Amino acid sequence: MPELPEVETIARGVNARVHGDCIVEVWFASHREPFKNPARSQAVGLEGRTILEVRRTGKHIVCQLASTGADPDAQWIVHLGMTGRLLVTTPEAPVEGHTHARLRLKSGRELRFVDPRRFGRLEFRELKREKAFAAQGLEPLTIGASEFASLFRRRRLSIKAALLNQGLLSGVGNIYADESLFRAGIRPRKNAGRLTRLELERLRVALRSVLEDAIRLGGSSVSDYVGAEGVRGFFQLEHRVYQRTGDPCLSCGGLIRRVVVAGRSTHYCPHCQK
DNA sequence: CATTTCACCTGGTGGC
DNA sequence: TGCCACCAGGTGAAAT
Repeated sequence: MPELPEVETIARGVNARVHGDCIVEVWFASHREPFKNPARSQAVGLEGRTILEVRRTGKHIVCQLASTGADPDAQWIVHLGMTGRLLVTTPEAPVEGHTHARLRLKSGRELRFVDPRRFGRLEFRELKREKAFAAQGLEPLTIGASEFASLFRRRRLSIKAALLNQGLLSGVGNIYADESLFRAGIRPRKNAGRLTRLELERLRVALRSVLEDAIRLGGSSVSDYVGAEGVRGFFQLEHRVYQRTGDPCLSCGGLIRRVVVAGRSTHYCPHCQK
Protein backbone atom coordinates (compact mmCIF):
# COMPACT_ATOMS: atom_id res chain seq x y z
CA MET A 1 0.00 0.00 0.00
CA PRO A 2 2.23 2.79 1.15
CA GLU A 3 5.28 4.16 -0.54
CA LEU A 4 7.78 6.74 0.71
CA PRO A 5 5.39 9.73 0.95
CA GLU A 6 2.66 7.76 2.70
CA VAL A 7 5.14 6.19 5.13
CA GLU A 8 6.68 9.61 5.79
CA THR A 9 3.22 11.07 6.52
CA ILE A 10 2.36 8.22 8.86
CA ALA A 11 5.70 8.34 10.68
CA ARG A 12 5.39 12.10 11.24
CA GLY A 13 1.81 11.78 12.47
CA VAL A 14 2.59 8.90 14.81
CA ASN A 15 5.73 10.60 16.10
CA ALA A 16 3.83 13.78 16.94
CA ARG A 17 1.38 11.76 19.06
CA VAL A 18 3.57 9.18 20.80
CA HIS A 19 7.14 10.44 21.12
CA GLY A 20 8.11 10.60 24.79
CA ASP A 21 5.30 8.23 25.71
CA CYS A 22 5.92 4.94 27.49
CA ILE A 23 4.67 1.51 26.36
CA VAL A 24 2.77 0.03 29.28
CA GLU A 25 1.30 -3.16 27.87
CA VAL A 26 1.46 -4.95 24.52
CA TRP A 27 -1.08 -7.28 22.90
CA PHE A 28 -0.50 -9.31 19.74
CA ALA A 29 -3.08 -11.30 17.81
CA SER A 30 -2.43 -14.97 18.46
CA HIS A 31 -2.78 -16.38 14.97
CA ARG A 32 0.37 -15.10 13.32
CA GLU A 33 4.00 -14.49 14.17
CA PRO A 34 4.85 -10.99 13.03
CA PHE A 35 8.42 -11.29 11.73
CA LYS A 36 11.80 -12.71 12.73
CA ASN A 37 10.99 -12.40 16.40
CA PRO A 38 8.00 -14.19 17.89
CA ALA A 39 5.20 -11.98 19.19
CA ARG A 40 5.97 -12.95 22.77
CA SER A 41 9.56 -11.75 22.65
CA GLN A 42 8.54 -8.55 20.88
CA ALA A 43 5.99 -7.86 23.59
CA VAL A 44 8.54 -8.50 26.35
CA GLY A 45 11.05 -6.25 24.62
CA LEU A 46 8.56 -3.43 24.07
CA GLU A 47 6.92 -3.27 27.48
CA GLY A 48 8.31 -0.59 29.75
CA ARG A 49 10.15 1.21 26.97
CA THR A 50 9.85 4.91 26.24
CA ILE A 51 9.38 5.85 22.58
CA LEU A 52 12.08 8.41 21.84
CA GLU A 53 11.23 9.01 18.19
CA VAL A 54 9.29 7.57 15.26
CA ARG A 55 10.81 8.14 11.83
CA ARG A 56 10.82 6.81 8.28
CA THR A 57 13.68 4.97 6.55
CA GLY A 58 12.78 3.90 3.02
CA LYS A 59 9.37 2.29 3.39
CA HIS A 60 10.07 1.28 6.98
CA ILE A 61 8.87 3.02 10.14
CA VAL A 62 11.47 2.90 12.90
CA CYS A 63 10.39 3.48 16.49
CA GLN A 64 13.47 4.37 18.52
CA LEU A 65 13.11 3.06 22.07
CA ALA A 66 15.00 4.15 25.19
CA SER A 67 16.98 1.75 27.33
CA THR A 68 15.43 0.45 30.51
CA GLY A 69 18.03 0.01 33.21
CA ALA A 70 20.23 -2.84 32.10
CA ASP A 71 18.69 -3.24 28.64
CA PRO A 72 20.25 -1.15 25.86
CA ASP A 73 18.40 1.01 23.37
CA ALA A 74 16.09 -0.83 21.02
CA GLN A 75 14.07 -0.36 17.84
CA TRP A 76 10.64 -1.51 16.79
CA ILE A 77 10.57 -1.67 12.99
CA VAL A 78 7.25 -1.61 11.15
CA HIS A 79 6.77 -2.35 7.46
CA LEU A 80 3.22 -1.75 6.28
CA GLY A 81 3.26 -4.05 3.26
CA MET A 82 0.34 -3.32 0.96
CA THR A 83 -2.50 -2.69 3.39
CA GLY A 84 -0.86 -2.04 6.75
CA ARG A 85 -1.84 0.93 8.91
CA LEU A 86 -0.38 2.33 12.10
CA LEU A 87 -3.03 4.14 14.11
CA VAL A 88 -3.03 6.16 17.30
CA THR A 89 -6.37 5.73 19.08
CA THR A 90 -7.97 5.70 22.49
CA PRO A 91 -8.22 2.26 24.14
CA GLU A 92 -12.00 2.48 23.88
CA ALA A 93 -12.00 2.98 20.10
CA PRO A 94 -13.63 -0.02 18.40
CA VAL A 95 -11.01 -2.57 17.38
CA GLU A 96 -11.39 -3.08 13.67
CA GLY A 97 -10.85 -6.36 11.90
CA HIS A 98 -7.29 -7.47 11.16
CA THR A 99 -5.82 -5.60 14.12
CA HIS A 100 -2.60 -7.51 14.86
CA ALA A 101 -0.94 -5.42 17.56
CA ARG A 102 -2.06 -3.00 20.27
CA LEU A 103 0.44 -1.03 22.35
CA ARG A 104 -1.14 0.63 25.37
CA LEU A 105 0.71 3.84 26.29
CA LYS A 106 1.13 5.62 29.60
CA SER A 107 -0.67 8.72 28.30
CA GLY A 108 -3.81 6.65 27.79
CA ARG A 109 -3.39 6.45 24.04
CA GLU A 110 -3.00 3.26 22.07
CA LEU A 111 -0.81 2.48 19.06
CA ARG A 112 -2.39 -0.12 16.76
CA PHE A 113 -1.14 -2.08 13.78
CA VAL A 114 -3.91 -3.13 11.38
CA ASP A 115 -3.22 -5.12 8.22
CA PRO A 116 -5.88 -7.09 6.30
CA ARG A 117 -3.58 -8.72 3.74
CA ARG A 118 -0.85 -9.47 6.27
CA PHE A 119 2.01 -8.51 4.00
CA GLY A 120 3.28 -6.15 6.69
CA ARG A 121 6.15 -7.00 9.02
CA LEU A 122 7.05 -6.16 12.61
CA GLU A 123 10.51 -6.57 14.08
CA PHE A 124 12.04 -5.84 17.46
CA ARG A 125 15.77 -5.21 17.70
CA GLU A 126 17.85 -4.81 20.81
CA LEU A 127 20.81 -2.67 19.83
CA LYS A 128 23.29 -4.44 22.07
CA ARG A 129 23.71 -7.43 19.76
CA GLU A 130 21.97 -6.31 16.58
CA LYS A 131 22.87 -3.27 14.54
CA ALA A 132 20.47 -0.41 14.03
CA PHE A 133 18.11 -0.72 11.11
CA ALA A 134 19.44 0.63 7.82
CA ALA A 135 17.78 0.58 4.42
CA GLN A 136 19.64 -1.31 1.69
CA GLY A 137 19.06 1.26 -1.01
CA LEU A 138 19.81 4.97 -1.15
CA GLU A 139 17.33 7.69 -0.20
CA PRO A 140 15.75 9.16 -3.34
CA LEU A 141 15.15 12.53 -1.64
CA THR A 142 18.84 13.22 -1.06
CA ILE A 143 20.78 11.19 -3.63
CA GLY A 144 23.18 13.15 -5.85
CA ALA A 145 23.46 13.07 -9.64
CA SER A 146 26.52 10.84 -9.99
CA GLU A 147 25.38 8.37 -7.33
CA PHE A 148 21.99 8.14 -9.02
CA ALA A 149 23.48 7.55 -12.45
CA SER A 150 25.83 4.86 -11.22
CA LEU A 151 22.91 2.86 -9.78
CA PHE A 152 21.64 2.11 -13.28
CA ARG A 153 24.86 1.80 -15.25
CA ARG A 154 25.17 -1.45 -17.23
CA ARG A 155 21.86 -2.80 -15.93
CA ARG A 156 19.77 -4.79 -18.36
CA LEU A 157 16.40 -4.56 -16.64
CA SER A 158 13.75 -1.95 -17.40
CA ILE A 159 14.04 1.42 -15.69
CA LYS A 160 10.67 0.78 -14.05
CA ALA A 161 11.91 -2.48 -12.50
CA ALA A 162 15.10 -0.72 -11.40
CA LEU A 163 13.15 2.07 -9.68
CA LEU A 164 11.12 -0.54 -7.78
CA ASN A 165 14.25 -2.40 -6.65
CA GLN A 166 14.66 -1.46 -2.98
CA GLY A 167 18.29 -2.53 -3.05
CA LEU A 168 19.04 0.40 -5.36
CA LEU A 169 16.69 3.10 -4.08
CA SER A 170 14.59 2.85 -0.92
CA GLY A 171 10.99 3.93 -0.89
CA VAL A 172 9.90 4.05 -4.53
CA GLY A 173 6.82 1.95 -5.30
CA ASN A 174 4.40 1.56 -8.17
CA ILE A 175 2.69 4.95 -8.02
CA TYR A 176 5.80 7.09 -7.80
CA ALA A 177 7.77 5.00 -10.29
CA ASP A 178 5.06 5.68 -12.90
CA GLU A 179 4.58 9.32 -11.95
CA SER A 180 8.30 10.14 -11.95
CA LEU A 181 8.83 8.43 -15.32
CA PHE A 182 6.00 10.53 -16.74
CA ARG A 183 7.49 13.76 -15.36
CA ALA A 184 10.87 12.78 -16.81
CA GLY A 185 9.37 11.79 -20.19
CA ILE A 186 10.85 8.28 -20.11
CA ARG A 187 9.19 5.01 -21.16
CA PRO A 188 8.90 2.54 -18.29
CA ARG A 189 10.17 -0.37 -20.41
CA LYS A 190 13.32 1.42 -21.50
CA ASN A 191 16.48 -0.41 -20.54
CA ALA A 192 17.93 1.18 -17.40
CA GLY A 193 21.51 0.85 -18.62
CA ARG A 194 20.73 2.66 -21.88
CA LEU A 195 19.44 5.87 -20.35
CA THR A 196 21.55 8.90 -21.21
CA ARG A 197 23.16 11.07 -18.57
CA LEU A 198 20.56 13.72 -19.36
CA GLU A 199 17.64 11.33 -18.98
CA LEU A 200 18.98 10.02 -15.68
CA GLU A 201 19.31 13.52 -14.32
CA ARG A 202 15.78 14.40 -15.46
CA LEU A 203 14.56 11.27 -13.72
CA ARG A 204 16.40 12.00 -10.48
CA VAL A 205 14.96 15.51 -10.30
CA ALA A 206 11.48 14.31 -11.32
CA LEU A 207 11.50 11.59 -8.70
CA ARG A 208 12.59 13.94 -5.95
CA SER A 209 9.99 16.55 -6.87
CA VAL A 210 7.13 14.08 -7.19
CA LEU A 211 7.97 12.59 -3.77
CA GLU A 212 8.26 16.04 -2.18
CA ASP A 213 4.96 17.17 -3.71
CA ALA A 214 3.26 13.99 -2.46
CA ILE A 215 4.62 14.43 1.07
CA ARG A 216 3.32 18.00 1.04
CA LEU A 217 -0.17 16.67 0.23
CA GLY A 218 -0.08 13.89 2.81
CA GLY A 219 0.49 11.06 0.31
CA SER A 220 -1.87 9.35 -2.14
CA SER A 221 -5.11 7.80 -0.87
CA VAL A 222 -5.92 5.32 -3.62
CA SER A 223 -8.33 3.15 -1.68
CA ASP A 224 -8.20 3.13 2.09
CA TYR A 225 -4.87 4.63 3.01
CA VAL A 226 -5.04 7.01 5.94
CA GLY A 227 -2.43 8.76 8.04
CA ALA A 228 -2.00 8.34 11.80
CA GLU A 229 -5.10 10.36 12.61
CA GLY A 230 -7.26 8.72 9.95
CA VAL A 231 -6.90 11.59 7.48
CA ARG A 232 -6.64 10.78 3.78
CA GLY A 233 -3.90 12.18 1.59
CA PHE A 234 -4.57 14.26 -1.51
CA PHE A 235 -1.78 13.46 -3.94
CA GLN A 236 -4.03 11.01 -5.83
CA LEU A 237 -5.62 14.15 -7.32
CA GLU A 238 -2.24 15.00 -8.85
CA HIS A 239 -1.62 11.65 -10.52
CA ARG A 240 -0.96 12.17 -14.22
CA VAL A 241 -0.74 8.52 -15.30
CA TYR A 242 -1.20 6.15 -12.37
CA GLN A 243 -4.62 4.43 -12.66
CA ARG A 244 -5.61 6.74 -15.51
CA THR A 245 -5.71 4.02 -18.21
CA GLY A 246 -7.69 5.23 -21.23
CA ASP A 247 -8.00 8.79 -19.89
CA PRO A 248 -6.53 11.70 -21.86
CA CYS A 249 -2.98 12.73 -21.05
CA LEU A 250 -3.07 16.08 -19.25
CA SER A 251 -0.15 17.30 -21.37
CA CYS A 252 -0.94 16.11 -24.91
CA GLY A 253 -4.48 14.71 -24.85
CA GLY A 254 -3.41 11.27 -26.03
CA LEU A 255 -4.68 8.22 -24.19
CA ILE A 256 -2.85 6.84 -21.18
CA ARG A 257 -1.81 3.23 -21.74
CA ARG A 258 -1.53 0.37 -19.26
CA VAL A 259 1.01 -2.42 -19.66
CA VAL A 260 2.58 -4.91 -17.27
CA VAL A 261 6.25 -4.29 -16.47
CA ALA A 262 8.13 -6.11 -13.74
CA GLY A 263 4.87 -7.87 -12.93
CA ARG A 264 3.19 -4.61 -11.99
CA SER A 265 0.55 -2.45 -13.64
CA THR A 266 2.40 0.32 -15.41
CA HIS A 267 0.82 3.49 -16.77
CA TYR A 268 2.36 5.86 -19.26
CA CYS A 269 1.69 8.28 -22.11
CA PRO A 270 3.07 6.87 -25.39
CA HIS A 271 3.37 10.38 -26.85
CA CYS A 272 5.03 12.18 -23.94
CA GLN A 273 7.31 9.35 -22.83
CA LYS A 274 10.00 8.15 -25.25
C1' DC B 1 25.47 -13.42 -10.70
C1' DA B 2 21.25 -10.65 -12.57
C1' DT B 3 16.64 -10.80 -13.79
C1' DT B 4 11.89 -12.60 -13.96
C1' DT B 5 7.99 -14.94 -12.05
C1' DC B 6 5.23 -16.35 -8.51
C1' DA B 7 3.27 -17.02 -3.97
C1' DC B 8 1.91 -14.87 0.00
C1' DC B 9 -3.24 -12.75 1.84
C1' DT B 10 -7.90 -10.38 1.97
C1' DG B 11 -11.25 -7.48 -0.04
C1' DG B 12 -13.33 -4.60 -3.55
C1' DT B 13 -15.13 -4.12 -8.18
C1' DG B 14 -17.25 -5.08 -12.43
C1' DG B 15 -19.09 -8.46 -15.86
C1' DC B 16 -22.40 -12.01 -16.67
C1' DT C 1 -28.47 -11.34 -5.62
C1' DG C 2 -24.66 -14.60 -6.66
C1' DC C 3 -20.58 -16.26 -8.65
C1' DC C 4 -16.21 -15.53 -10.66
C1' DA C 5 -12.25 -13.43 -12.61
C1' DC C 6 -9.31 -9.87 -11.94
C1' DC C 7 -7.15 -6.20 -9.58
C1' DA C 8 -4.61 -3.85 -5.58
C1' DG C 9 0.27 0.95 -2.79
C1' DG C 10 5.17 -4.88 -1.50
C1' DT C 11 8.59 -8.21 -1.11
C1' DG C 12 11.38 -12.25 -0.98
C1' DA C 13 11.95 -17.07 -2.50
C1' DA C 14 12.20 -19.92 -6.46
C1' DA C 15 13.00 -20.42 -11.16
C1' DT C 16 15.41 -19.10 -15.37
